[in-house]
Amino acid sequence: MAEPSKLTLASEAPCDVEHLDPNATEARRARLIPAGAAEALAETFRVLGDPTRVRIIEVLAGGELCVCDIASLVEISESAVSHQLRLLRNMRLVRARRAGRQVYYTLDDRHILSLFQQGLRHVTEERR
Amino acid sequence: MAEPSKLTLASEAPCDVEHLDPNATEARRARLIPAGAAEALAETFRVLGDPTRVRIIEVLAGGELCVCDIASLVEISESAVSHQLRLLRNMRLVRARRAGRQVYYTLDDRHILSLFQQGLRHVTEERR
DNA sequence: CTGATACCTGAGCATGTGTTCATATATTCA
DNA sequence: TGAATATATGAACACATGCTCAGGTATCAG
Repeated sequence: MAEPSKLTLASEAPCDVEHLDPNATEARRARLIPAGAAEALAETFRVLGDPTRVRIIEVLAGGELCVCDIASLVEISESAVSHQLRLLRNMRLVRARRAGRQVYYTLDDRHILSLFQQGLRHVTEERR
Repeated sequence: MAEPSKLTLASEAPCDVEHLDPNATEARRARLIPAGAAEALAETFRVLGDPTRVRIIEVLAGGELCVCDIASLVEISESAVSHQLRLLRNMRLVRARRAGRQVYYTLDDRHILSLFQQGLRHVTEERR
């Protein structure tokens, strides 16, 4: 059966020319992060890769808020907020608590907040 | 001409019910990160929000590499790598150096690498 | 020059994403 | 119960994204 992909780079043989080090690429192959880790890492960053979600996380960093307050602060429709909150909920980044008619959301992942803060430092530092 | 958006939530008045603190939302409005910062932050994270780019950054973390080596290590076509490298170049995350026929790429942003590493710690820690 | 190698780039395409709109569910109050 | 409020959800749409494919540029060898 034919291969599904034409990527023949499987074993080695990158270019025909000698590189920095003949077997440097081979040595690097061993030091790659485990399979799936790159995907998980990308997925984590992807959550923060949207301005609306960034803002939601930002306002929630100040503490618990109900949906309409989030919508008001982020200046986006409540429906859009609700959709994003579901995404964040499914990824276990926020937690919901019902209190009467409102539902209050809280950050539920200390990792995301520190990533957020470090990213913020870098962004504000860069545009000096 | 009419407003493009029907978002009337401009001033305040989130819900009709009293919140945790009557003027808490108003107080939070002042502490929001500057306009545009959320966008810049999201854009930064968005770059890391793709497995291919994560892998490219990963292999480049080990030092300078030519395009075909990157393609070989990341196991993706050279064309796809080239496209991603252009993106990373435009965002000033990598730098290119021509040496004969090959072009060697290096990481050109200390921020992205530390974000990458912190994200990696969190991901590997989470799936213990 | 010609050919070969290494990389770049535009077009096209399939897939993913974020929003709106309409509607559904849940809770409270009268 | 019925109306009003707060949130959730599905469908649809516009748009972005990442890849492949087919060429294009740049460099070097002969």
